[in-house]
Amino acid sequence: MGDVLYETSTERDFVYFPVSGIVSILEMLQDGSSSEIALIGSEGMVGISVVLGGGHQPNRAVVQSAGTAYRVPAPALYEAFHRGGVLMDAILLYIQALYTQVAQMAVCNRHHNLQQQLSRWLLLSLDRMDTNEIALTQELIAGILGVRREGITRAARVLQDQHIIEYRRGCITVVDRQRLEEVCCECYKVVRNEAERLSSRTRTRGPTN
Amino acid sequence: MGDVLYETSTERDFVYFPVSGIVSILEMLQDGSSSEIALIGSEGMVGISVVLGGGHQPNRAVVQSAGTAYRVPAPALYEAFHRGGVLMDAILLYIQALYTQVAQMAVCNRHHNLQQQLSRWLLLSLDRMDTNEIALTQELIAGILGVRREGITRAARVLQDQHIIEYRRGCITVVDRQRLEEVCCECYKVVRNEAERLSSRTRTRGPTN
DNA sequence: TGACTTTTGTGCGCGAACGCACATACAAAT
DNA sequence: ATTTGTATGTGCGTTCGCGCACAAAAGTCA
Repeated sequence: MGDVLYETSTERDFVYFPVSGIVSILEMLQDGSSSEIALIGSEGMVGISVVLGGGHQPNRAVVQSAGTAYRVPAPALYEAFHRGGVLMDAILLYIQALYTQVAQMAVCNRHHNLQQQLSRWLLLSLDRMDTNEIALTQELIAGILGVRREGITRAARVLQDQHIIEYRRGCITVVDRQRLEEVCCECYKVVRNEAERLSSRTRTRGPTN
Repeated sequence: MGDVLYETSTERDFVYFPVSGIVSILEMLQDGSSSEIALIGSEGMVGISVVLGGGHQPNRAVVQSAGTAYRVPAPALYEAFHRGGVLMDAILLYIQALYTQVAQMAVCNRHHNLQQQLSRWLLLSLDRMDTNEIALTQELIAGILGVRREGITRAARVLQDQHIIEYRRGCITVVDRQRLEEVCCECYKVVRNEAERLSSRTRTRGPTN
């Protein structure tokens, strides 16, 4: 956990297909601050710039929750992608889902408050895990979201007082997921619905269409 | 100007390749507020979901500055893209550039103030125009950026007092572009440099590579 | 058990942007 | 030239998150 898979502007030698765990994509600023722009779990891949052809990207990929992943050498995936067919179609659809996630982050960052954003982040994380426990300190969560630690403390407190989450040092447990969705902004559902819509396209389309 | 090319969640029947003018991609929220997530000019295309395969996207494409564009029927572009070769490579690289732009918007929305964001938006717009005049009211700019009109008024005032821009009703003129870049946050340059890097890859690579 | 480190809690002033109200200024049309 | 509609200026209270300081609690290890 905390491993950096990709550093800003270094070549992507491998592409990762997570089986479990979560990878955070963080956009970095010169002053050291950052914001998460996407969460990637088993539904996706880390390293789209390999198939897009750009070689690298100005962001950082960090393991947020430990897990396993297939690690494919970049040239191999590049070749496979360019042979077309189902793999290419699936990856292209995933890129659209990722794009939607990043776009929604941008609006969410502007219009919604910290508590809503924390809720959104918890839900997106939960969808990519097999437990309802998130083992990160508030300090780390703050770093991921690009806010201060105290802000997370206060937002988490409110959620706990409402019996939606419970937490102790370094671990948040979601105890009422439904209410969490209710207090969350719409951004979570936009991202999730679009991801579902797109992934169902993969399943329902044959290799030639 | 102000024409809506795509509405949220409607099928993309055409793909647009602007020759002049600017198209804004706006992410909409239920309460009617929105944020621009990307600006597209002659360097790009409007309607990536056609090649990515998703059919539509949960956002809106609006003409920000009138101009001309090639309008290609979606199935035709889909076919051409899937034949591979230079066109596919170029579009994939463009998608990466667009992705970078959206990602940077997300960080910028969180960490930078209104004046910096207005500066960034002016610069990104200027790069896609052949004049240094932007013919939009502050009200419209506010709507695009997803902030209040008064905020734009005050930020624009500061820039004018520094003799970086001049404006009158419905028209902003950039008179000192260099200083505008200086007062702007790094986000502009990250987006522009990445776009340049990627587009130079298109030019320097042959059809078989 | 006691000392130490890390994590979380909280108080307070600051600054930025919101939200509203209303004043002023501009430009086109009659 | 006056009217009218639209665009811009500005004042003020509110909210939200930052930034700092420090307190309290929870683990960890000797």
